[in-house]
Amino acid sequence: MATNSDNTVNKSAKPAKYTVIKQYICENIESGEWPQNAKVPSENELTQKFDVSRMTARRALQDLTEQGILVRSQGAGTFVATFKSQSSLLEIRNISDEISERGHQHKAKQLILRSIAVSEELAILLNLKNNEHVYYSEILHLENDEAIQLEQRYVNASLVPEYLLQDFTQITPHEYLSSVAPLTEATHEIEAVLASPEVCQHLEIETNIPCLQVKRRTWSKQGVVSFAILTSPGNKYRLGSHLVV
Amino acid sequence: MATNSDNTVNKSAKPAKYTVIKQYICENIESGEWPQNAKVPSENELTQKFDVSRMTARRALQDLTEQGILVRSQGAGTFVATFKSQSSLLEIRNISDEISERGHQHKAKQLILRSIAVSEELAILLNLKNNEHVYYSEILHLENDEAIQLEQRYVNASLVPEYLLQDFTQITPHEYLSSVAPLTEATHEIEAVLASPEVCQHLEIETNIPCLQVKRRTWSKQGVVSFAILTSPGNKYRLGSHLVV
DNA sequence: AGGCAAGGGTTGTATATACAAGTTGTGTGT
DNA sequence: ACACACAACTTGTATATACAACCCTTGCCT
Repeated sequence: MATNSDNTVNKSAKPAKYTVIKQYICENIESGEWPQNAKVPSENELTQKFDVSRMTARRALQDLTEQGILVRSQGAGTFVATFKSQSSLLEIRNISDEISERGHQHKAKQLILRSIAVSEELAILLNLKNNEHVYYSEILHLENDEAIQLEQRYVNASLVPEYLLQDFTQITPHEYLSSVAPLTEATHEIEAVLASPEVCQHLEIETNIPCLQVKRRTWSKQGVVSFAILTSPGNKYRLGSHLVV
Repeated sequence: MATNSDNTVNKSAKPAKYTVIKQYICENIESGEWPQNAKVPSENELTQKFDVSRMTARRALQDLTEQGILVRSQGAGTFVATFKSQSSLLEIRNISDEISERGHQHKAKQLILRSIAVSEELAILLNLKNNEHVYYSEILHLENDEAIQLEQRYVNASLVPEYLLQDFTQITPHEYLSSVAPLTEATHEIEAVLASPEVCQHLEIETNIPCLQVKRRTWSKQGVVSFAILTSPGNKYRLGSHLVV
């Protein structure tokens, strides 16, 4: 599982040819070899270099163009886009996917995982009725060993009783919740804040750095499954602080 | 000698075949003929119906899939996406609606409105090709006479020529643009930042206050209509900083 | 009845080819 | 020196074909 970017468990299953080309291009851009506005090899050049048909080379360029990484101009050529004009919309993005999509390594550090007392506020947020329990977890997400997001998550224990038994260094809470209670919708509130000293310490930032704070309630058919507070320092979480919706 | 037969310059230049198929599919979905989760004609069926090659039919389906309108499953077929993944879940809210919804008074102060030179970055953001013009406006939004958001907006002048003549104390740019060029989609980048001194001055805040900055590109059928930077201090724009998606 | 294998249908990947349409640079003629 | 025509190159659209991977139903066998 060296370079297989996809999390699919295909043993050796060779990647599609066009993904190889895409990877080649992305690496050259990331390394700075091809700066912004630089001309990218033409379809014909890629065709020769990788010994594929033009349509295959074309697909690689097309895909990256749709991702906003390249810009194409009929007659002129293909160029590195000057702006992260990420277009991807919708869907609740998983931070680990996001990180691996930009070719980086995602790690998670589980700080806390326990059952907690239910406050009034929580009861409202999670639509609790009786004396249902709530689990609380804190997970620190690392991109190439740099802390980029602190996730504080409250979970309705009656809907997801196994939550306490999970190990969130292997699977993100979001992935786990999706597997046990398919999400039907989510509501977000997004705010710019100065994080608390404790949170800043986890994120290894100064206390005067603005952070993007996303409060997310996720729903399944059974009701509100969890409430999460995601805090990302604006100066670190490069593309992703950039919550692209 | 550009082949001027009696066919005069075909301004109407017949659309590409795959766009015709896309339109056909979209119409059926919009009319409710094909509800959510309904099966869409397979590539082969479209191939026969429109008398095109499979790759052309495929392209139509592929495009709509990338737009989140369809969902494809190898071996099973192509289906109309369910609401969740379809609704570009971030409805573009109008700030004046938001303010009046919480029973407050909205006012707008037009700081700047003029034509500006086109930088390279702008040309890419707005998908400009030739020497099209760009209009620039700055509008300060007030909630009960308190500044809560600075809107800096760049507009593709060739798509919205009348923009310069508007008075944005009476109607917001967003309302105006919606009326002349119905929006089909928008992409957002959201970030937490410290605003520039000039912006802070307009917003009447200290320079160390974290702000929520939304960069929004709005599209109509003609292309990118405008690019806006919306800056709101996190401690003022209570509910609304709260971009609810 | 239950489990399993086979087959047909559907999407995914890939190739080879052709022409259309737009950009850029070269060179010729005036 | 300038304008124009043209060639070379690049991306856009389209077709025809082949095989792989996958889903679902059918039907056979135990």
